[in-house]
Amino acid sequence: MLKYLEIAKKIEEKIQIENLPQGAKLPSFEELISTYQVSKSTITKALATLESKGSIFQVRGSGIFVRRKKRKGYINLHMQQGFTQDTEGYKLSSKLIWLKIITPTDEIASNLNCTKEDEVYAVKRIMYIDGKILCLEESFYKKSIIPYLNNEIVQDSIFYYIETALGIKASFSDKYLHIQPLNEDDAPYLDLPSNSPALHIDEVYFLTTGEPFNFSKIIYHYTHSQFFLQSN
Amino acid sequence: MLKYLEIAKKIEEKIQIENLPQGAKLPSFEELISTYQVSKSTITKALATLESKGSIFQVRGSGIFVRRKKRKGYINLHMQQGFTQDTEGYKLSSKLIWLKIITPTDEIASNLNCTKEDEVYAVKRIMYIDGKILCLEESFYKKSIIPYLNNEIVQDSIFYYIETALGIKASFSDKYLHIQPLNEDDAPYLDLPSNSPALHIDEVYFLTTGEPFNFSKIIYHYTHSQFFLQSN
DNA sequence: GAGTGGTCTAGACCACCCT
DNA sequence: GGGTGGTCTAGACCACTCG
Repeated sequence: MLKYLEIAKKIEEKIQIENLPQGAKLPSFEELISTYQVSKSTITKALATLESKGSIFQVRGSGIFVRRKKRKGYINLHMQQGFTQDTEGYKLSSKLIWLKIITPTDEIASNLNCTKEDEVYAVKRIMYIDGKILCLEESFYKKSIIPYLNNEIVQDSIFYYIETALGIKASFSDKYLHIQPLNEDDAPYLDLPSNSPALHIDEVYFLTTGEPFNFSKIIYHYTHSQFFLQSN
Repeated sequence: MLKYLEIAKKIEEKIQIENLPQGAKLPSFEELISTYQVSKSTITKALATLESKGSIFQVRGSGIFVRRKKRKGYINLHMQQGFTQDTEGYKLSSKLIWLKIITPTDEIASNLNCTKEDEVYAVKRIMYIDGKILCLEESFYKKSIIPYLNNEIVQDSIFYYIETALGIKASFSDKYLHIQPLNEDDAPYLDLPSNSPALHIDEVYFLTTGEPFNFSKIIYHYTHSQFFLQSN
């Protein structure tokens, strides 16, 4: 494992284990260098990683400090799709509505940057968080990249399967948010009256090569979902 | 100005001016080093900056490539509050509803991490984007940090005033999103029927020292606002 | 195997905070 | 002025892609 990630992980664990509060001062660069026996740049990189994750903040001339999220029960908007990460103590599960192979609509073809002749896997699922309905997800995977899916795989985390079984990793993503009342088709899936408010998120995931392989349209249950986002 | 920011800016301008498409290949490290006459680490840092902004993506063993946002008319969720940045060609303006000094409610005190004896400026505004109602904003500033505000300042970008006149810069922020139907009090301000769907964002802005100085409750007009977010 | 990005080092020097 | 984080360098070596 890379040194800087190793160190980042250790510092994060220290914060977790010692339950350090917001604003707690962490060891200085010099101390970290001698603790971990690495160069200053490696420490710099480890801390930059933690800073961009929102775990710490650095103040020039002063020190390195713990940054904590104030509110509980909010879903990190940066979190990768699916339920790979249940770090926050959520229990995520899903119910499959259907899985099929289709030829893409214009919308899908445009987002996956493919032609209407390419085949795509289409998955529709209801996702649950701690047993409550979280969202309705319609997700499309390029078959040329993800050659095989079945009901069993799709019941669990699709991204986990893709990464472990296929060795394919999402490298970056675009997310588009808008608000819209629930229509009559979708409302029953979320067990809400139609015209309830709903957050719609379109997501596109890309390979390291910049090729999109997944496009998802997700509709969130408005009373069971809330989100947070930390910026620098 | 810092070298790595200078270089990042130049590369971004090059993308803009030459209107390079998604996936266009940029010069290699070696070329960039000789073009800008700096060390490899400086190039690395410049590119890391651009990558985290979503302007490029890097592929090991292959090259550096342009990343473009596909959809237009979406507001960057990472964008700092207010209308400091109208880079995307939006025209932003505001109408003041009131400006006053208050003692904080529990909610405000908790988010600003202050006591109920501390005074805060409270500003309520309607924000417009290209002449259409964008959102209703209620914003609270610690008077101990922002000692003076008046109607004129508040009509424009408050953050711009704070930065230029006071030399105070926001260093990081927390944002909390949830969906809720509009209540009867807020609906008229957005010129929408009550119970319309609405995105509510609570924002807290921090100084470099980690002290919060601003807390805002923002309610977005659901047909006039949509957002995007790029992750890595 | 050539080309290209990523990690890591050791050390110089700068910018800022605090007392 | 002492302590602390931030920038920058020159160079070694590693990991990945692609023809």
